[in-house]
Amino acid sequence: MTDLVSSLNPMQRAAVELPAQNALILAGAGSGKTRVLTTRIAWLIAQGYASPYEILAVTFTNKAAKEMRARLETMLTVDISRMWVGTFHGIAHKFLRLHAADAGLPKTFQIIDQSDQLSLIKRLMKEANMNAEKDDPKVIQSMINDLKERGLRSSVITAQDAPGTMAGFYRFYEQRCQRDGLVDFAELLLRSVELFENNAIVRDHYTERFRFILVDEFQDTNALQYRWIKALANPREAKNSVFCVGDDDQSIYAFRGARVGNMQDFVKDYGVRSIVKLEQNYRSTSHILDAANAVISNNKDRLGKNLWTDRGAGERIRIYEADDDRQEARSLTQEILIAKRDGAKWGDFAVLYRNNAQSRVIEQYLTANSVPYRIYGGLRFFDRQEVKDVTAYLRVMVSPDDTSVLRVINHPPRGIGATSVARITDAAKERALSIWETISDWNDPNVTIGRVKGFIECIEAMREACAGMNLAQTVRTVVEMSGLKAYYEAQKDKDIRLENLTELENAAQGYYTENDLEEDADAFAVVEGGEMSPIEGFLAQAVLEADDKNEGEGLDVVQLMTVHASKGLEFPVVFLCGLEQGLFPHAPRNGEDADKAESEERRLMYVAMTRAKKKLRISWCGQRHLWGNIQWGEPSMFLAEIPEKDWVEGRPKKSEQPGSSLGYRSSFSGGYSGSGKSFSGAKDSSFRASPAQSSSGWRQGAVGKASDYLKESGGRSSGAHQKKSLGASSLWGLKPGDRVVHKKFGQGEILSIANPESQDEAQARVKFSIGVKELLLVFANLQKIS
DNA sequence: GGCTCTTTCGTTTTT
DNA sequence: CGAAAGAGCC
Repeated sequence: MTDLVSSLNPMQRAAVELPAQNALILAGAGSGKTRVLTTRIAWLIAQGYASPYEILAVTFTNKAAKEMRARLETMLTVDISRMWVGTFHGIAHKFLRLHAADAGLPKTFQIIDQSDQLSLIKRLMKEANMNAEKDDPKVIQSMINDLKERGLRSSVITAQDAPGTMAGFYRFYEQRCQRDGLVDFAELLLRSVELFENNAIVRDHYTERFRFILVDEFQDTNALQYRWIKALANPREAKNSVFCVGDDDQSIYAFRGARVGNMQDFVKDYGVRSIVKLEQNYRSTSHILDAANAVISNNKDRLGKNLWTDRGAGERIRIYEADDDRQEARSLTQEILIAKRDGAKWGDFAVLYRNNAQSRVIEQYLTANSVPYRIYGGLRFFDRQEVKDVTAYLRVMVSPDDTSVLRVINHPPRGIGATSVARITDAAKERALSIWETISDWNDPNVTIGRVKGFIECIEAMREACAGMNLAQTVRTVVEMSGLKAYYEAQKDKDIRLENLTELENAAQGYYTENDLEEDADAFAVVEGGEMSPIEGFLAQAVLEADDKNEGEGLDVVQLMTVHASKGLEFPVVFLCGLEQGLFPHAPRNGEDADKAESEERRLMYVAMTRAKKKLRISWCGQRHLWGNIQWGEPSMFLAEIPEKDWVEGRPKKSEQPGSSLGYRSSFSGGYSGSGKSFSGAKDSSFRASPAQSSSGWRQGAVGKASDYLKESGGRSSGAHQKKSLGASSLWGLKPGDRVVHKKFGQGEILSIANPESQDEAQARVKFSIGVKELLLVFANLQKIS
């Protein structure tokens, strides 16, 4: 199987061919990390060192797990369909399903996601007469999750771990989850750790089985996940080889519990002798890499890595100071349009920003100029109301927990109003029963008994009807019998709702097919091996694999996302926006360790920069619209950390000669005439936030009107040299009040023209029947009509 | 039960 | 400023 490794570089090959021992692979951005991980597995199998049965591969996201499996399938002829490749949570879930009784869980336990957990907490807080004003449910939620991540049960916490009413509430929450068979994300991990720690037979079985454990994105593991690994692979027993791949420089999730320190701990705890560094980068050109290396070198306590490439210097990074966020948006829109005109694809571009709010202005400009784009992250399919409704019904059918019952008891409306529900919950509390138990034995004359009975009968009828049905049929039946279909048909937004319900049926069909269930499989029947009925499996998948983010991944559209969301992706051209002190790096909260926060922000910067393959454009704004005000910003400290040799100032240079054909590359290659490199002075103090400033790094100012702004000529970095000898009227011939025709938007009227004297920046506000659009005249191709 | 008004809050987020 | 959640009203 030499062909498996022959195309690897020496370090990759060294990693893949390590003997069976604990190892840490430091894999830099774009260094072929996934390739090494999958080739390692394939190599172990091909060499006969391991059978697929003996391998456990753990990732963070479902996407990574899927990709790994897909790649393995192309590399190997052995059947790996039963190999354990999955996320921490997915695999923990599998353990718990297989050993529910040993883990102290009911067979039909259900997983709840973050938002389910939050609404449960809110409801329990009401039940415990806690006021949401004094105790923020979100704070309580994160405290509970934090305690679980530290492995602490309510029975063992101290007053310091849980101040005030916290300890009591945590206990209440635990009890209620236990009673209703609910398992939150942290619980999946903690339960399986406890299962292994308390049950030697189960633990030994898996410890001996999984001789090779491989962990991806190790820098993102939290304390509990590390403990989980240790529970499976005890370093003292040394029965397993743990192969961890990660990059401490790309650890950007400390805020949600990730512990980079796990990498050093792993080396120590597992006596790791083999640390392999993958530093050859196959993604970016060297100006980009050198700059990223230089920035990250300002962090302390790194394991130490320096990316290099043999792909040549490439183009310098361009750093652009925009007057404000609108100009930033306009500028990148313009560059995209010009590049597209010159042959680039929409999909070549990614726009990255620190926070989601920044996307708005950018979207406005892209939309106004008909640039197709897609925003990563947003409402996920299984988070949609109508989809949650159906899954709640399915849950009630399988195991009627309070949350699900309360969600659907009067939805669609069946005359069980707030008052009745309050009586029911009160009675349940009084009798210490679940809602379902309470209503199953209901005798309060103040609540219309027929309606409650009707609900129970509806659920029972659905159970009966679905017995013997497969999953997709079951979903369809539930959608109809619950009344959800009729209900949503009557809604004004029925099209999307019904479409989503159909989509859910398709998902059920897909699950059914994917899991190769027999044609006549009953959705309620337990599936051999998985110990889960198709419904339970489907529900678990809905919670654990809710990401439909890869949907539309291959689309040829501009990609907009936060820097966090960009991790692991790459793009030919990257626009990195909003490099202002206080925004990126984000100003630390008070109470937060400022140095730690800065280091994490710098890693985030490193991640952002290393997404770019060929062109990296960084911009910052002197002014930014924030919460209805204008804020003055200063350039991010990270800009001053980029070596002078690797960047150039400026933004897309307009065509010098109107009408000449513009090579994409040549049109942007230079800086601006007469503009010196102002960042060369940034290394001392001039670009750092001044001490007098507020901690956020922002100063507030008066509100300005955008329309005023747009009328100004190009802004300082474009400046005087943009002035053409031709006046506005002779350049475009258009003025406010003119009637024009646009290819897509039809007839319209010019409201105003911004930058009329500029060839490339002249922009018209035009009122079309579909609304007002801002169009760059170079591209809009407006035809004047009389 | 659903609409509208008011209040609140504002970093990043997978499972 | 604008989204979202909660309260209050019909």
